[in-house]
Amino acid sequence: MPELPEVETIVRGLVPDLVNRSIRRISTFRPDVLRQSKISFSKGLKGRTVNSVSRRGKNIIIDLTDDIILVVNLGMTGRLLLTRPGIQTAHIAVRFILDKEPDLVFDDVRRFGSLEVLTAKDWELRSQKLGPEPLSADYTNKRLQIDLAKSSSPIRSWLLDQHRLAGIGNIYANEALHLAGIHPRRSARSINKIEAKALHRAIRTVLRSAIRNRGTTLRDYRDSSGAPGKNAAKLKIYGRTGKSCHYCSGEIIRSVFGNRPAFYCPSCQPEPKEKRK
DNA sequence: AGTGTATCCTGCAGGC
DNA sequence: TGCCTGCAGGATACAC
Repeated sequence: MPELPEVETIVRGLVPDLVNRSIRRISTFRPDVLRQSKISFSKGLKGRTVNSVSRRGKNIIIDLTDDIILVVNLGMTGRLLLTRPGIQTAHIAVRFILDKEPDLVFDDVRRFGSLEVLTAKDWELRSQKLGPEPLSADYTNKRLQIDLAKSSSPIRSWLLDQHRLAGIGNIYANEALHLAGIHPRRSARSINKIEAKALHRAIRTVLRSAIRNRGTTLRDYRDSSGAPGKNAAKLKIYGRTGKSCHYCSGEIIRSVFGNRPAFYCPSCQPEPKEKRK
């Protein structure tokens, strides 16, 4: 569910209530979301204080004292919520009791999300394996162009691969390709310099705009206070099968590959010419 | 090496 | 009404 803009929104919401808080106690109701034993998870966190909360790709990074890092990946339906009165928490997997209210809760219906305690060093190694941050100042269209040239995979699959570029999921991959006028099945290396530049710009435009709208709520996504995002109404291609394209009024097509649906406008995003394989 | 497929899990929408 | 099938913002273990 949550992609870069949703995770960014959650992180910004967590900062004021988590920084300088210390973890008193942890209740684990669904140990299968932990990437280690309940014991070592609790032991790693208990008594430690939060230095900072940040984002890397789709991961929430909670930096604690003694060089300990809690890495949260929300999967499809995960939520990280500050439990103020009235908040909906139907599927609590883990509750963190802090030295001051509110508590922090990890809630996840499908439990594809994960929580993991790492040393700062191990997190550093992990982080190095992720691709660049698409919104960072030093992520240039040249870099995108060079990286695309190395791969024959379909561009939509390329964009979803967190080891190539961090933070993009199926919604924003489809939105960016539509905005850039590139068909989702085009091979990455078939994308020329001009197109790479358009795609670079489209990725950044789509992500920034979604952050401004506090993320896309199709069904499950909520920010740290339990509020939905406002970006769903702004989507121009994702999930709009059979509807008309915002740019040309052509009919939007849905096509599945890589086990995920792709959405595109056949006239704005022409079929790949080259028949590879 | 690099790519595509199947799988984890639950809830909900739509068809019959 | 109710059962059944398909589908979902992700990540990863496999097979080829």
